[in-house]
Amino acid sequence: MSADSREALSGGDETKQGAGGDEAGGKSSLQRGLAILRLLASSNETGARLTDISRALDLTPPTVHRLLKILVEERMAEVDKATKRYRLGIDLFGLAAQAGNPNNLRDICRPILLRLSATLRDTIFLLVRSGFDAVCLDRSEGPFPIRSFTGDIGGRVTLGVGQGSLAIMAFLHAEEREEVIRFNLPRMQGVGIIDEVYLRTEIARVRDLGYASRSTGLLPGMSGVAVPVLDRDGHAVAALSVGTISERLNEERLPVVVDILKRESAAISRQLNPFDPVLRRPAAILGGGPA
Amino acid sequence: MSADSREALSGGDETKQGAGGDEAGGKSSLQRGLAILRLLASSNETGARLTDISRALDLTPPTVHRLLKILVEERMAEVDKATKRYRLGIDLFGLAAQAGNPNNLRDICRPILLRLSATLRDTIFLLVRSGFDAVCLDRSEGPFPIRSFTGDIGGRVTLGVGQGSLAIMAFLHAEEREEVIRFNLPRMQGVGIIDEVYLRTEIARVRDLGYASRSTGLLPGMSGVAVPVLDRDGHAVAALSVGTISERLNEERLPVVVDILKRESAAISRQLNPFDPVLRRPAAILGGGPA
DNA sequence: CAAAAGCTTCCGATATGCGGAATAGATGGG
DNA sequence: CCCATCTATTCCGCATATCGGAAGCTTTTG
Repeated sequence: MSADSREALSGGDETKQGAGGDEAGGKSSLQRGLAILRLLASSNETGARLTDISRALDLTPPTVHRLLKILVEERMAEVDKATKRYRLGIDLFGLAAQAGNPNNLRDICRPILLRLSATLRDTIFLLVRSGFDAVCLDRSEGPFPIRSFTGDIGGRVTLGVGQGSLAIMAFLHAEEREEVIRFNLPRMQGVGIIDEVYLRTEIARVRDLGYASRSTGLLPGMSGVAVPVLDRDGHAVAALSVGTISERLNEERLPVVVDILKRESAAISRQLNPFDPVLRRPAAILGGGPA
Repeated sequence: MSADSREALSGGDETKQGAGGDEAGGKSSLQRGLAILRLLASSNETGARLTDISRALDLTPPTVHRLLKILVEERMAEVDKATKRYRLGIDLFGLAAQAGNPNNLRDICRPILLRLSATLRDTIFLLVRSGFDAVCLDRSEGPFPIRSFTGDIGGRVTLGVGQGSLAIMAFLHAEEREEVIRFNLPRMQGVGIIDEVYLRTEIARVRDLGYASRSTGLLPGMSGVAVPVLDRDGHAVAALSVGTISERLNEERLPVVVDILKRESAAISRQLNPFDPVLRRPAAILGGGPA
């Protein structure tokens, strides 16, 4: 299953090197350390041993050893003393909990995702733009028994591939959209729309309808609908997306789903950039710690 | 409100330096880079400028600049071009989403936390042990209007301070517990139980009752109840904890709350370490990406 | 029990990261 | 409008932290 995921989500690592492969990015120890963290993230089910890392990143064992030692001290990584396997450490939680893109988008959307997944019974994704990719910021799985397990939190898709990213692209600033199209067209080899004219037509259509829905043919039998989440200027800050089997998005049900998505998206927009930028979280009265 | 949080949660940085202060930890650039990330996490509401970081960590601007450049390239940090303020980057999501302590504890507990916060109407915390501290792995806020805003995800408390960590301590291996007591007693200056004999009595009591509940006097008017989450061997892997105002944990309601917590804790235990270690997540059938 | 593979420590050479100083840019006040 | 001040960025020589080979030590494998 992991293989499928990788394929659909474009690896996640090959940002610039393209053909190169799996070198440990740059040469600074900070970069190397982060590369190790990334590797640990990708092998988290099982954990990774020192030599695994050493080989995968093309670093000598002593180097990896020293970096890991630091990472463990800093609690960014952990060792299972018994198996000598390394995994990600607990302090990453503390960081990621604060790493909201525009403010607390994720927190704001969390209850809405839950509502949506309960109502629509399918898995809901929250995507945001990051450079020339869309990133899965959060997701909530619905009870429907056939579920999509690609699109892990943190996973990246090339902007333009998939309904969610189309929804985002359609509501970018015009110049930004041009930039993205220029940059991404060459990257969309095999997946997504590779014909520029067709891509522009699609984007116009999405912009017109206010939602994106079409089987991109990524995986036969699966379809998706997505609506943008707009800021006050009408530009996309994110997208809400549903992925499910095509049968569940037929002519009858699709308009209903779109309608619900649009309503929730509007609810999110209303909470974004509130007029008072200070009190973004609900009013705190008193604190007691984890009791 | 941030000040309160810091006070109650023991800063989060002063691991060994004690009196030292806010130096950027060790001297490796990896450590410095991570220190920057930590700083960004703590100032995420507003973001931090280069000189802020420079001053706070006692690093020269060029150094900070170079490190930040790397972090931004690696998407661990982001710059708001307009305000020149730095915040945490989106790739931390990808890391943290995988950084589950024992496997997917957090994912497993998420729905349970939600249920609990809805049922009990108060904020529920999920705590795990990390070294000599307890760490807030997740939390779910209940609708009750007086809420606790300390205990951010990723926040740390000295093991022994608060009901959640007592619940964990009471169900550790005996040797480990001794080690924790030895190490933590000196750290519990002013907060928590500073008398060893009393601490041991309390722990025994918690072990006996199967839950911890007593106002530690951390914040007047606030109380908490916590139950351990046990693994197959009966040792604590985590704790579920409710924090609320003391009135809501009176003699009448307390047993009810404890009962509910215990039931949910047992439900979690059942899902931990399943006999088949492979299929930890619910069965995936097909993937479609974020559609 | 021997052999192999993995982990850890040591240490010298060198590349890497550091910070002072100078430049460029932004901000605000006179 | 221009100057003063603060901040961000670039440059460069020095020093040091980092690297990796080699060797000891531990664990796994056959």
